[in-house]
Amino acid sequence: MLLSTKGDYGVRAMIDLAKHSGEGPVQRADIARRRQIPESYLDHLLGQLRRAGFIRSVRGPGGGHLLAKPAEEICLLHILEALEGSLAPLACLETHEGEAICGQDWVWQEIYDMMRARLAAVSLADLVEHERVHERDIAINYSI
Amino acid sequence: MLLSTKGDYGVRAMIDLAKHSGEGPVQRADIARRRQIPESYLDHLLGQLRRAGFIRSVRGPGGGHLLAKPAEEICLLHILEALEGSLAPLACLETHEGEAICGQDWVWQEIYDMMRARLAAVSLADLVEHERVHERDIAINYSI
DNA sequence: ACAATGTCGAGTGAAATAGTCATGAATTCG
DNA sequence: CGAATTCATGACTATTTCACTCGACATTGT
Repeated sequence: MLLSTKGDYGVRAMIDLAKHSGEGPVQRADIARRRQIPESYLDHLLGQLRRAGFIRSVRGPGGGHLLAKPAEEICLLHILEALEGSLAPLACLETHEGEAICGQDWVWQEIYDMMRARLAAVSLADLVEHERVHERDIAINYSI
Repeated sequence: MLLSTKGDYGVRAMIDLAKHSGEGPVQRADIARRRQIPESYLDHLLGQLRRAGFIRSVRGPGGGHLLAKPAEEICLLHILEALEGSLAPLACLETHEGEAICGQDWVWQEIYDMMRARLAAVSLADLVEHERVHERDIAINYSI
């Protein structure tokens, strides 16, 4: 598995913040409940996201978390790399050790490049929009 | 990391077998030495590759391992899936659990499809050919 | 027979994963 | 001010996966 729960949960949290942007700070407990993330674990992820500059946090009553930039300016690639570190599918693409003997590195380099390009082209706003469309689909199916 | 050492070592071993096909059985110790794989670990990988039908093995003196099919008919995708199980980059693409709440699954499904298509288009013979060209490059560089 | 080889499963140490928990810091409200 | 609320951080832990090792056994050529 390339992505651990960090990348999964972290992106869920970012989508949640984007969806509620403009409504003031969103609280940890609300994100955790809506996105089914263990609350005490979410703490760590929010910390990473804040240190990476994607969100800012407000303490005290009525506090919570906010996007630090517009959702259009945050891409999936950067969120995931902040949470997971490198997304390289094969060790030798990162370390450049064993490259000479690996034999399949050139194929994976192609795939890695393509993957990063695709992830860079998807913004947080796109993820929110996709979720909205999906919700609409479900509503339509129930109404039939 | 999507690929563990299993996928890396296993493909190295298959390339080695392909490169020495037509020379009789290739011994575990020779593969391990040439491809820098711990010999006792290689055991397990050869076992998996045999059970998956990619190689056959011969016991006794002069024994060793052979490709069970022409290198042109073995693709990288199948080797890797035999060694690693699914290559799904995200848990919900495999299990279909949490799909509804994941939010990024559609992007990764695209990437996964493209990845599998590319891996399916690379044969073991292609990997060997690529290695031969690379060796020639090195030789040329040294000779300059 | 015996030496060379492959086969198989049990076991192991280290690292990563996926959290929990306790304590503390900042802020608001009364 | 003091209490309540919320985030911040680091220490700790359980489980799983990874990357092997090892030993006993099976098969085959000489």
